[in-house]
Amino acid sequence: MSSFLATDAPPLYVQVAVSLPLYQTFTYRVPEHLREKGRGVRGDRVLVSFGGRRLTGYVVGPAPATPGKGVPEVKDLLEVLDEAPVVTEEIFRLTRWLADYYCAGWGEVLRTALPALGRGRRAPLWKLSEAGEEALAAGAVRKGLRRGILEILSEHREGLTAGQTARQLDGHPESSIRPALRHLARQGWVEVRNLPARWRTRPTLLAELVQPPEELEEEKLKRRAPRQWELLRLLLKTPSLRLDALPAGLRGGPLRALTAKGWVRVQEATGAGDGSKDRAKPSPLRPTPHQTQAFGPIAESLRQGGFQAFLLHGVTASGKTELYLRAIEQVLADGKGVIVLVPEIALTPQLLGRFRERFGEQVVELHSDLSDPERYRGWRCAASGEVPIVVGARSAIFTPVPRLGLIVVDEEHEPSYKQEESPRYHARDVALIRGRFAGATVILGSATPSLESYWNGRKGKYHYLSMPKRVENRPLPSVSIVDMRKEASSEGILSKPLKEALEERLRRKEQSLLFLNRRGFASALLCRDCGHVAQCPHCAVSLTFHLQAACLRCHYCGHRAPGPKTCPGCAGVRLDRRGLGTQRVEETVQRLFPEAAVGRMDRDTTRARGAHRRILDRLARGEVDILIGTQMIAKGHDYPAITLVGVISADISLNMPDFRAAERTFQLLTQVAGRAGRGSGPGEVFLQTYRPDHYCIRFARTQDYDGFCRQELEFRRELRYPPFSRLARLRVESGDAEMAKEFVGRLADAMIKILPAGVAEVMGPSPGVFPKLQNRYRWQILLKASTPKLLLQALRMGSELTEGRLRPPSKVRFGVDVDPVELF
DNA sequence: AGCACGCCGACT
DNA sequence: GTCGGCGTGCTC
Repeated sequence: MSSFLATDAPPLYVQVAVSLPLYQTFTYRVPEHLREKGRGVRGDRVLVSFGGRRLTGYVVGPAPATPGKGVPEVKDLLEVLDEAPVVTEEIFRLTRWLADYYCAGWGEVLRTALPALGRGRRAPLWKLSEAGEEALAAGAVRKGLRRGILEILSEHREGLTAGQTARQLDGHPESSIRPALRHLARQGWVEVRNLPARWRTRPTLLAELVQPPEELEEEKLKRRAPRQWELLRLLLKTPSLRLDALPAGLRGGPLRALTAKGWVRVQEATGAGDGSKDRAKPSPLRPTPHQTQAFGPIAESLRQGGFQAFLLHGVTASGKTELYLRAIEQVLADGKGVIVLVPEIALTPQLLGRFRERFGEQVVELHSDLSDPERYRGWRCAASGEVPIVVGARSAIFTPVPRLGLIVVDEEHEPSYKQEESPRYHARDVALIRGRFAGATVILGSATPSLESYWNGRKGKYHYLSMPKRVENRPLPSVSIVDMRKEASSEGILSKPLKEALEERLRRKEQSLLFLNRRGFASALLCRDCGHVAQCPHCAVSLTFHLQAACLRCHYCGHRAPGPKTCPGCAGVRLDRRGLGTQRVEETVQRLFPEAAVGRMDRDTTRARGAHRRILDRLARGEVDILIGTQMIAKGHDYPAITLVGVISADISLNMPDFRAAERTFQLLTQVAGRAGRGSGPGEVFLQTYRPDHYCIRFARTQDYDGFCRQELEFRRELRYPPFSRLARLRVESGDAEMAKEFVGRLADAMIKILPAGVAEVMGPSPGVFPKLQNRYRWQILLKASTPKLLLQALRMGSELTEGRLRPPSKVRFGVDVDPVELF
């Protein structure tokens, strides 16, 4: 439009960060046809030829008019991949920071920050070339499909997609057209043009309530088709909803069913407003005094604008969500946007439901099992400011929401906020940085904050807000500890008290949950008589039993001890490293209670799409008496009929070879306990353990989070673990055992040699907890520094080694994990 | 991360 | 005599 008035002429050369773990940018030329259109500018996602391959890159800025001296040949950008630049200034700054902090390539970080293009790309356009014209005129192809294609293309000089070509050539499926087109392209008779992905490929569709069903029908639906009922309920509240704003599970079958019954119709949105007559609804409930008290400072911060961080410590059912909703209302009223992070969106349907209920189509959901085009569209809606609220997992923190006013990190302590592949960022920490950059308020919410956040709250780095009471003054469940050392022959599964409690629930027709954190593995050595667990004398973490060498090893410092035959504590011989699984629990429970309806929920039973939901629906309908499960059952569901929770073994997570084992266990226990008695009656919790005297268990009994934290902080301070230090993990992995060991040894030696005193401490090398996993041998070195700055300094010195003299051999994989969460 | 170039061992 | 191992360096 006004391109010849532009003060910044589109650059001839640009710097491009490619999506590889590289720590530099590369210069490319912007070809004329792109420059004319003002494309190939900072923020554009582009296709480039790099080292003989085609890669995605990101234009990060202009390059000097004369490319550097050592550059052999500057190549052209091949394509611009989106219709408009996708990286905003804010995201540039954030990703740059992230790349530096987490030792990752900028391009690699940008790749994770942006939605995948996937099939959101427009179909390539096929055009007749000059050579093709000549060939056609010369009659080089006399008949057949190829001739037909050339003829069609000569009639459509502007080019056609494969699909359009197929439609022109009736009777030929697209699948046979494609290879023919590719063949013609190889001949040079046809040219391909890839077009950038479009902002929006389809019109916005609205689901509209035509006429509500009669009461009788409603009742029927409620019982027979809960999903249809759920959708109907949404529409009764908001008569016109965008399809892309509906929860994924309701968009298909349920919607079709309601349409078929004539209650609902689907229509294209007209105009820009697309039916957004629906505005935020006022808060329905009277806030509790604690809510009011906690909300005050948040509201003040939102009014002021600018960065402030809050740690909202609220026990389960204290009404944290309500507080988020109120904060969001205020932000929306100011015309600003919001990002809400949730650990795993699939596990938080209820939270999501409440957001939808309150904000309807002003919410876009960005979770991992959206298809690429769906996610791209959602991202666009948020990026354009059309939809001001983003609710999503980890990577949603990178959504370029304009005028960001608030970031909520729900369940702040959840380890799933840490990405376990490069770039290994922690979404909660990125959220804080983003809040700082954007001048936004950040709320970290949890019933059991991470020790790091708790400490930051105590130090005053965050505003600490506490909501210690459940809404409607519901009582906390009563927790009893079962000392498994005294439970003689129970196979270590069901103790007598727990068994009796289960019987009682069955009699009273109430529901029970049995929880077992199966992710544990039987590698710590536990004495079944006295509960003693071998600890590392240097690191105060459980020693890991290595079967092959029959020895105990510390997974942090590499300390090694022979595997004892008898317990060092009580000289008992019942040293146990046997594993338990949910499956075995299910078997046992079913055997003991043949008449009970037993369900199981873990990774194995929820693999199928929607299985997770089906199990919970069955539970909600009362079709399950006893539900057995892992972590999954501990989260976010509110089922009043559950009055008993049994923790089969609190020890599995407690005995993890990790300094956070106690913290994790406490969080887990608190969370599971919270599942009991969310209705009227008080819940009952039984907690089975061989270590009833452990402070974690003791504080879990009284649900005393502060008490636990005080004790835990003392321990962390003594051993200089986070939050009193910063850690980084250097991971070494190889299919070749010798190579891995040799390399990690040399690296550790070199690190010790080059690190000046007082910068960082080198711990290890130590073998992975599984010394051999999937035929890969794993080792690691831990770096411990007192400040992030020193840690980074140590890492920079380390990468100088690994990029220079100490490059890992090609068969060895090497990577850095800053602020590690999982230490295996 | 890939891919090419380049220098030392066991095979047609 | 070659094929092929993987160390090393580079990719605009």
